[in-house]
Amino acid sequence: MATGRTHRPATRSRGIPEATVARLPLYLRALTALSERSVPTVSSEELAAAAGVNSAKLRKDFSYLGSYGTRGVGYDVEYLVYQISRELGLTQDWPVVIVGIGNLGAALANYGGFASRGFRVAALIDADPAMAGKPVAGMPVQHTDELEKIIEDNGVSIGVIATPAGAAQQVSERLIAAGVTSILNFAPTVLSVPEGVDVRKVDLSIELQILAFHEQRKAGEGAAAAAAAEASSVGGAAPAAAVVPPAGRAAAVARKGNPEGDVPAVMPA
Amino acid sequence: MATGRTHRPATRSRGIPEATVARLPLYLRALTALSERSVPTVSSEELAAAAGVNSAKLRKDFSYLGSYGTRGVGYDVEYLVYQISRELGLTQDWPVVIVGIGNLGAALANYGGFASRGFRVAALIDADPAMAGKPVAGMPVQHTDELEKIIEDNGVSIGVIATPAGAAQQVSERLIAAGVTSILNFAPTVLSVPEGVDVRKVDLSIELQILAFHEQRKAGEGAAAAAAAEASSVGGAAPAAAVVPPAGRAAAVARKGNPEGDVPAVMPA
DNA sequence: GGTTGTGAACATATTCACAGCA
DNA sequence: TGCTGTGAATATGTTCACAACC
Repeated sequence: MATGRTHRPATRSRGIPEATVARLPLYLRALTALSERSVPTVSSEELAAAAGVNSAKLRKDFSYLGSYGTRGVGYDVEYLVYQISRELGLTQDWPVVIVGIGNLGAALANYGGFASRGFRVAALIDADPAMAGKPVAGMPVQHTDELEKIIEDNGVSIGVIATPAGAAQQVSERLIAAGVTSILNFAPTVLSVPEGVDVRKVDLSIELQILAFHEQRKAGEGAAAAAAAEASSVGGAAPAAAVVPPAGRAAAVARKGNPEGDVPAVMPA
Repeated sequence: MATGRTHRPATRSRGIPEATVARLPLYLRALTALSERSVPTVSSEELAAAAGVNSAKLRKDFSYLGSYGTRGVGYDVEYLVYQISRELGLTQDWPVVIVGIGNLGAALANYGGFASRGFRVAALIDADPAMAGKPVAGMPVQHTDELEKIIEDNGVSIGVIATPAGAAQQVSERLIAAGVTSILNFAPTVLSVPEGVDVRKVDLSIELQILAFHEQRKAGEGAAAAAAAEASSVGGAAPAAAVVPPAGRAAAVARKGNPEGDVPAVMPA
């Protein structure tokens, strides 16, 4: 997941578990594809496969929404599309603003899936006066000075932040002061926001780091060692990066303990 | 969060819980900032605040890595930076390829945080022959034909897919066949990959939909109704979208049951 | 005194397995 | 017979609260 919630304790929204909410869009996408192929019904098994989850989980998820299936038959595709859309609040459309029209902001503005499903880009906002008026994705970029007015005039409640990290907190404060209550943050910073404001973050480098962690493990496992314990089912000191996969310096430091300094030339700042 | 794992059942990697792994990059970022300000030590309380989590969670997370703190004092910043970097596999650098150099791919190629922390963009690959040779982020785009050669020559094990949805599955297959074992997928599709390959996905529209869900709830709560049960602590039918927030059609359909058709004009396909 | 590290309690999420129904 | 819906079992994650230690 390249995703994550910030603040907001775990409110278990309206009886539907967060984990379920996070999967509803997945189901919706799979159902939409079926709908386009005019498939009338699906079983939990088929739909689960299309969404990349297992069928028990899917059925449990749907059970939180109500009893929308038919035993022995499956789910009516159109009906489910509607129910999930409604549950997600996509039966109305949400104006959003994108703040920070750099490479990423422009990419977001051009992203089709954005507009297609209940969301409408109401404005593109950037702090650079040179950007003002320039068309991006067929829409003129507006200057940050206009931010409050834009939010209010359009009734925007969802803001997307694609600014550099340094600007993000301040932008979020202005958005929130103007009435935004949900933020999708692409800037690599922790935003601190008042209670009642939802923040979700998308962070490239975090995702890559998580992948690197798993890569490292794979490398450590496979190669160069039936040596260390694989027998010790869990818990014992596990093989660190016994062998380095593509090319690079191995880190052969002892784990656990090692209380003394050691601290070798640390990473890129 | 904009993220999510696909496939790979929850392997609880090397004794460190997934949830903890997903937070390590957050801690690392906060620590790096402290390190740059030459702060020598932090308490769990301070660091937790900087990372946007609570201190108990942070201490528990660190306890999986070992005992790297000093009671009554806190954690040595440099030492922790090193330990976490090592744990995440960032003490070596990982060549990555980006496939699909459209708006998003270009944005990723230009993204600084990419290169800065253990990752190196080894190549930009696109299927459009017209793109070939064009410089993006100071690097010539290469044609898809070269994909296998590039992966092998550079020992790439991490691939980033930023192609349209339709191309993603096929690209992932070629990447995997050539030796990639971790994929960061920006295309809005479920990739199906063999066991042993990690996929993480970043999906804009999923994140927005999750935000919309919570927005809808907020709207339904506040306005126009002490009407429905707020007293019924949990479980009972809860207020649906009683009132629509910015502007839009309300969906006043009965929940739970409603076995008969109904299916009104469904969403944008 | 102050802060870590961690068992135990609690909360959430996933999976199993089967009763109930079309 | 086939598939949903769901309790019960299990697994994972979070929080509490305090003993251990500097």
